[in-house]
Amino acid sequence: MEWLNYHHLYYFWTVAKEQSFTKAALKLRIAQSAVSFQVAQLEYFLGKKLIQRSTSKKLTLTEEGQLAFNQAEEIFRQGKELVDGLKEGGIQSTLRVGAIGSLSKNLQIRLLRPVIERADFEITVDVGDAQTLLSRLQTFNLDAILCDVPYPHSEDEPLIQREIAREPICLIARKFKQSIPLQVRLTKYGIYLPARSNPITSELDSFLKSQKERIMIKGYIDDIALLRLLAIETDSVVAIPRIGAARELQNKTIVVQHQFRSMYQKFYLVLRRNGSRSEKILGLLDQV
Amino acid sequence: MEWLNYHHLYYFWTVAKEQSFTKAALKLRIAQSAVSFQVAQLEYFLGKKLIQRSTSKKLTLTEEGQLAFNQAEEIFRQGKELVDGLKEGGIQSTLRVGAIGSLSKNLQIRLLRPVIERADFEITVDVGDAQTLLSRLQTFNLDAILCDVPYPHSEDEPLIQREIAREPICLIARKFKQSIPLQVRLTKYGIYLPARSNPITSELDSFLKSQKERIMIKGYIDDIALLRLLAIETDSVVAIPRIGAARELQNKTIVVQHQFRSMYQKFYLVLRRNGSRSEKILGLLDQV
DNA sequence: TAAAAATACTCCATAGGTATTTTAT
DNA sequence: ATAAAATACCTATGGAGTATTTTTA
Repeated sequence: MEWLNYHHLYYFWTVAKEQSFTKAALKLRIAQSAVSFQVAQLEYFLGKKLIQRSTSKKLTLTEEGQLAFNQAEEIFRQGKELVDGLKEGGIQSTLRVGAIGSLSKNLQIRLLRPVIERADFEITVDVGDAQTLLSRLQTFNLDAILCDVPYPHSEDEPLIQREIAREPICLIARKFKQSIPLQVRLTKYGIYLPARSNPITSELDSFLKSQKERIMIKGYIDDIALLRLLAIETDSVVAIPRIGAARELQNKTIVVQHQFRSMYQKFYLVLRRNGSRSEKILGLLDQV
Repeated sequence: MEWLNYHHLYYFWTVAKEQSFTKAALKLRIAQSAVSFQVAQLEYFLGKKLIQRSTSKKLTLTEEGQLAFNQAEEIFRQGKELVDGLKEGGIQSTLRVGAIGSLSKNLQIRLLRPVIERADFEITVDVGDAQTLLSRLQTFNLDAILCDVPYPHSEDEPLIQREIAREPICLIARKFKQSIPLQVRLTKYGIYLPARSNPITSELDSFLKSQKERIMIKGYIDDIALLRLLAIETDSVVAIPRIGAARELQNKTIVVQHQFRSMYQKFYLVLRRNGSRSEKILGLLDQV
């Protein structure tokens, strides 16, 4: 035998959970002797005792047993998920979303709230760069990608892109004791803008250049969370999609100095075009 | 049959990797017919075709096959890790560290650098609160916890605590064109301090009160990364362990205004006291 | 037509059952 | 004394082998 026998591991795992060979046998609907023997086989294979046997007392796991148990938990959780996801009529219980790093965690949660609130499955969010996330989406390792720039689109690619949110761009700033006009603030304290790669930024740039006064651009920040923080902690003005600082705007730590009428930060969801899973995902994300 | 047959899954996984039933059979050292039949069994159990068969061309996975393959990868990676970790003479290839949230990611990396640099195993770092991390340590779900406050210690507890780093507390601030004396800066721009729960903070508090001038405490921040950011982005002084802003001190974006001679931020590693794994871990972390 | 996968049939190793013994409280 | 796990021994099913057929590029 060269590799781990997962049936043996399954029996061990059940024994550990049931704290008894007999109960485990009952649950597995096989004879107690079988459980006893197969677990012994596993221990022999690994060369380590996993269970501290005891007749009347509750049995305990050895150190190695604990380690094995933790990993077995993970293995059989994964196995269950695999079956749930594929068996006729079943629904994958986990929705795996990827998000590019520049989106704040808060923002991700807010965008996905309608889905998160459904209690019948879990969501995982992995952060990474566009390149990696796209290839993971294509190999079914992710179900969707959340991003703030449109994905370069080609017809033959089996991916579709949906705009899921359109947030007005605001110029926000920390509240002062006595309010200052935006113009003064911009010239005196400058402004932080989103990353240059964001189409919004070039729009903002030309807007700022059209102003009479010379405005100091303090930096281009590729991270909405950081932009929000800068608005809270510095006196500068910050250009940010409204949702990115929703809480602070609510409790008035930060005030909107200007809201553009026709300048929006758009958020996109990239999905696979074909396949039954894609259809399920689309159904789920319809509410987003 | 009520639950997933992991042997079938293993064969399927091998076929997918080898892109061929025949090659898979060769690798598994069993007959081709067996592989074919067992994979068919799996497909029957799941009620879904997983592999798009083809004779001369390379075979492809169906959508469901892709999903199953991804999870199989994870399952067998875990299985291998389990065996590697337990088999006689083997070493667990992953060191699982927990870190309380207030430590910055950078800081964690710096503290663990001697271990990270060893190429023979991986490190995972999970962030969480002290409560959760401690219970995970006790059930062998983590190998060590990294924290910045001493863990309330009791003799019978099977945990030990080691001080792994002792970093001088500095008062740092953004570099100004013309340098300002610390006193002036403190009174004019105030100071940010670490969280109140940190023993350092009360020391600092009394130090600040002993000063002649009235000093404005701008906030208590339970996050070293955030403290670092505040030093970069505001004019205030920030009290921080030296290591927490090492890079900025290096490139002189930030300067040390004052370094206490006998005030240290201590960092601790909490470990299990007994067991062979604990000994291995201790050996590994000796360099830290 | 040739290479690869599926099918038919056979066989046996290992999982599982029954009965009993050992162990610890 | 009793409840739980281990052991001995037997049985049978599911997994693996050989030979052959089917498929498709």
